[in-house]
Amino acid sequence: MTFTKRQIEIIDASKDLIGEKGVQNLTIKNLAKKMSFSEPALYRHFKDKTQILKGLLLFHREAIKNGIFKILDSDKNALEKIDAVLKFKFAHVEKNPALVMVIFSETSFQYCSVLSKVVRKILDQRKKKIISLIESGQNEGSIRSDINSQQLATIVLGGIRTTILSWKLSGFESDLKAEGKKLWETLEILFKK
Amino acid sequence: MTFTKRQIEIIDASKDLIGEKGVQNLTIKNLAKKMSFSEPALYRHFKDKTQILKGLLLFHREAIKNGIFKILDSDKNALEKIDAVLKFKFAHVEKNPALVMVIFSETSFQYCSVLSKVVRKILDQRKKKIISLIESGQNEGSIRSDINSQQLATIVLGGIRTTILSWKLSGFESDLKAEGKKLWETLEILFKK
DNA sequence: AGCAAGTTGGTTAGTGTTTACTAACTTTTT
DNA sequence: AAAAAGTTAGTAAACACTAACCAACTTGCT
Repeated sequence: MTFTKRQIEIIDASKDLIGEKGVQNLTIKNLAKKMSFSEPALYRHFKDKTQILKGLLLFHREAIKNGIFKILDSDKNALEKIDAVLKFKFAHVEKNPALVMVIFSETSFQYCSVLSKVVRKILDQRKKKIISLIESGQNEGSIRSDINSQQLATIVLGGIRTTILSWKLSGFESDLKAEGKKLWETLEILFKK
Repeated sequence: MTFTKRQIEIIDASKDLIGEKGVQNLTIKNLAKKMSFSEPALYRHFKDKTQILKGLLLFHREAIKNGIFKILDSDKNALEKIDAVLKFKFAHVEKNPALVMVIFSETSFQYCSVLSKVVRKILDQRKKKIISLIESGQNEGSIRSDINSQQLATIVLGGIRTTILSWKLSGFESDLKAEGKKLWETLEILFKK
């Protein structure tokens, strides 16, 4: 999936609108205003509103995917990789606070089968990656093997989610990176053999 | 906060509507249809739609609170209490799948200051309860003390949230209680001294 | 090179639907 | 008699989206 310049501009503006006041703030009217052109102009670039949201999801998945891929491809051990993934994730979210709204939007999109499929796929792939990462850690002996990888993945994903949620509820005031570091230190102690 | 019979009926119908197709399925029209009376009749019982949602949140918080309170007040040790809390929570959610939508609605309600305040308060109190529970476990020696209670609470809450989310994304098909049990077994191993 | 034709990306003006909510009246209960 | 709880009929605003038109490029042909 590739996007034109204008499409990326629109995706960016959408991200900002959602970041300001949630998903329901993303209306064609607001979007046109933010882009400072008329509403029908948007329809030259996206078939409908759903496609804009889909674009937003896919565009950022791509960005995150690339970052994570580099980490997984490095020659660190599994524990170090998990650390790096957490750091990357929290840094990315901190740079794009608006994204948090989208991350937490499983329910908002549920009614729309197109979007809920996309969200589900993203979450699924993420979970699979964490699981395989943990498994390789168990194989190389850096992660305890008395708990299965699926369960440990639940703990990792849950920790990330709760940390980001707290940050959001604090009005983005708390120090996300610092909280992320604390989370990592906890996971490290819990996961080590 | 007390509710009349009719108010509770309306809250219940709202819960069902949200459970079926998400928060945006809760419209005055749908609600009136489900209650089989006219739209204006609703306004005899609630000032506006926001008050209905607020009622929904408060009503179920009360129900959950009472259940949790009994557990906390029992003479089990802290680890056993956490187990009981998880069991209660998952059972309640399984009985009221519609509630999941509301639980995950921090973002949906963000734009509305009345509702976001209520949600924030609920999440905050829940976290505080878990923290104090873990601390008492650390004091009595059943829970490891090398990680602070706040961090362990993040792990517990994250685990619960992720487990429920997976269940939701499976279309409520997976066995939530079984998943909850697995989560508890994991937490028990991780938390024990 | 010059120019007609088509494509791209913008405009104004408007449509039909859905939304939460209200006015005014009637029925039922107390 | 009055209060509580329902009705019909309607409103204004917001919503996603469209029709019809226009200007500026790009393209292909002579």
